[in-house]
Amino acid sequence: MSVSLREVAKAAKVSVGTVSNVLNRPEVVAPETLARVQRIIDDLGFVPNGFARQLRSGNSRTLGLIVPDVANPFFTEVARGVEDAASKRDYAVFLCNSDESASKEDRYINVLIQQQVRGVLITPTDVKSDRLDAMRERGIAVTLVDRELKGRQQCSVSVDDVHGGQLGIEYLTGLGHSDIAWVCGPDSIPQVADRGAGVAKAAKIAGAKVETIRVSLMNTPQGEEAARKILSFKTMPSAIFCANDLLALGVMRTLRESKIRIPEQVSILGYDDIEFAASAAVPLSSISQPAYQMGVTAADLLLNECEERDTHEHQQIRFQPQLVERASTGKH
Amino acid sequence: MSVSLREVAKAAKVSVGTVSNVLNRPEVVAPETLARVQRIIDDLGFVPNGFARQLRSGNSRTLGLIVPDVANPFFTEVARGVEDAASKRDYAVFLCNSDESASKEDRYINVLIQQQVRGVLITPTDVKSDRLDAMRERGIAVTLVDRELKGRQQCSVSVDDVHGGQLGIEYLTGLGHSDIAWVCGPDSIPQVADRGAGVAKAAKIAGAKVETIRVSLMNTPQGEEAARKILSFKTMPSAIFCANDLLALGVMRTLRESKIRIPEQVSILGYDDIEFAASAAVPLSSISQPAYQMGVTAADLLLNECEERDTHEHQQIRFQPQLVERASTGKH
DNA sequence: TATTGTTTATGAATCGTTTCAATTGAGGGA
DNA sequence: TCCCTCAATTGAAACGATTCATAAACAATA
Repeated sequence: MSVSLREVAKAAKVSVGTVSNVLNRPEVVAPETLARVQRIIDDLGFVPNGFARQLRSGNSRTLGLIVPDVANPFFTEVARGVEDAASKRDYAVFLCNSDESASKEDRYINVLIQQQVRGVLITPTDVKSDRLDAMRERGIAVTLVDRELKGRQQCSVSVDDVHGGQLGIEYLTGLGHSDIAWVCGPDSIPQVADRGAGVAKAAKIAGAKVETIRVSLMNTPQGEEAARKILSFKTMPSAIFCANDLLALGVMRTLRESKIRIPEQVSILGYDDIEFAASAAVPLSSISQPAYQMGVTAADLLLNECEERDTHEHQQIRFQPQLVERASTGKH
Repeated sequence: MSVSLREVAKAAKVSVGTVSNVLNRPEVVAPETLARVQRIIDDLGFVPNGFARQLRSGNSRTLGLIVPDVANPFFTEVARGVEDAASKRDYAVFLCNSDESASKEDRYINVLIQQQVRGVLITPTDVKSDRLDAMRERGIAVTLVDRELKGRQQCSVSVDDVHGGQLGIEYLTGLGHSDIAWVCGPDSIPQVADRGAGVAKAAKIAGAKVETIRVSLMNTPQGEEAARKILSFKTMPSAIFCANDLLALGVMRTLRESKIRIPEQVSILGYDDIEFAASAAVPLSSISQPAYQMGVTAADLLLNECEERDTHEHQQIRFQPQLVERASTGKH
């Protein structure tokens, strides 16, 4: 079916070793031999069998990236960063969607081990990390994305989520809001827990009341669900802080259907600052994270670990979130 | 580093062949041997090396999916469909982003060949198909997504783009618009060409004037760019039809910044009906395509071709687009 | 007892590369 | 002419699995 190196060697009347050298160490091959073999390779349309190659050499040029939700623009933005950084260094990226499910995550980790990826970038769905250790034991480098695990010897790129939560509440209380709803997913998601901790901390300092509305997934339909819950309250909060923009867009959609004016009656603050936040019905104020930059940084860290294993030093890089003020939030 | 089958064999005091049988044909192994070997496999944390496995057996359980833009929710929706269908049949998916660039596409095709994927789902950036033929010659099944190539022996899942273009113009002229702007990317993108053909056809029938504004990429910033061009016209069109929703959202954003009222002054119609269309500043009317369903269907076709190569018959499945009416379009 | 069949286990060959020790041959110096 | 170097090339071993022809052990039948 496929042309093998052996066939190329025969056609070029050289040994397999020479063809291999043409591919991997062209400098040791005589120029004219090089040219001749190159031509035959092109003529025959030979593409080396990656499996065989890496079975022998022991390492591939592929990375895995496991995200909890590909449909979330925040993560596609991270993915773009990872991909750009990786392809610059001639690596390809396996993009996997864990869908916030630990079992899907496990399944993909297994696939990636089988595919013998060189390294894995992951936003783990929960704290248990034996799966990650299993990869490391196999010599697969692991870098955490949008997540930091303290006291661990590994690289990570994260954003200060506690600070992000604080930032949001400080901003809202600064606008005069003292009755705030915090819409978020389950606490098992570390980002949610951290942002929630920041929210609680800042609320305590400011003396504001914060009601937590917890939904199962962090997407738009669940945001609509949350909004319906809020609409059923005896007294509506004057501001809603959502743990990500998809939730916020869902909340906004449902509130607007109920003719609630934003921000006059309710302020809405999102998190992530995805591209669509600015195009929303009411342009969404949000806590911004440098998604693309995080992807690039994480990939660079990971590749550094892969390629300079001995001199590599684990780093925890932490970005700071920023408030982006738009029309969905106002004074109370 | 990693535990090999040979080590398992030694620990279990059986031959490598037996361990292999435990993995692949457990029914031929005596129950107690099976149990013993299984336990050792678990104890040692053995995961078979996928490369070696497939080097020998000749086929992997991975697919490739090449999309022109991962940041476009239409394609992430397709990707979700592909992934769900694939994981149901225990395949993993390599998601690749060609970024609308033929060279990146080529590079990824090469990577996928190297990784020896079983099949590839692709939305090719342009018509030249020798790369696709190259894959087929290597025994890699190829299915076209959101794209149909007539007179070719291959599977495809597409939407009737000519009809979609017509549908949009018929709807707009039906609302009384006779001066319409058609905002689109380069004609080298087949979807653009087809939708444009439908637009031209319907405009001719209805006797409407259509001005084409062409941009280089089909994303939000380019939509803003297009809107600036339109704002510089002597006479503004009364309706703008965009070749996808990202363009439409960009157009909408810029027009609103210029205090143009939508749909009173200008109607805007998008294409794809991505999830955010409904949450837009003015909820966006759009031509809807069954993205998730397309992904599922495409993956099923491809896997059918992979697994039943001899009985497989190529199919061209074509979905019909539908108009979704929201607030961004109105009578003229 | 001899023959045949059935079940289970074996281990060498194989897939397509890379690697590396060994070989070849050309050129230079004595 | 002989010896030495050095660059270029060779070819066999190895990577870790699967496959398959064969063997071993035992039971059933003639």
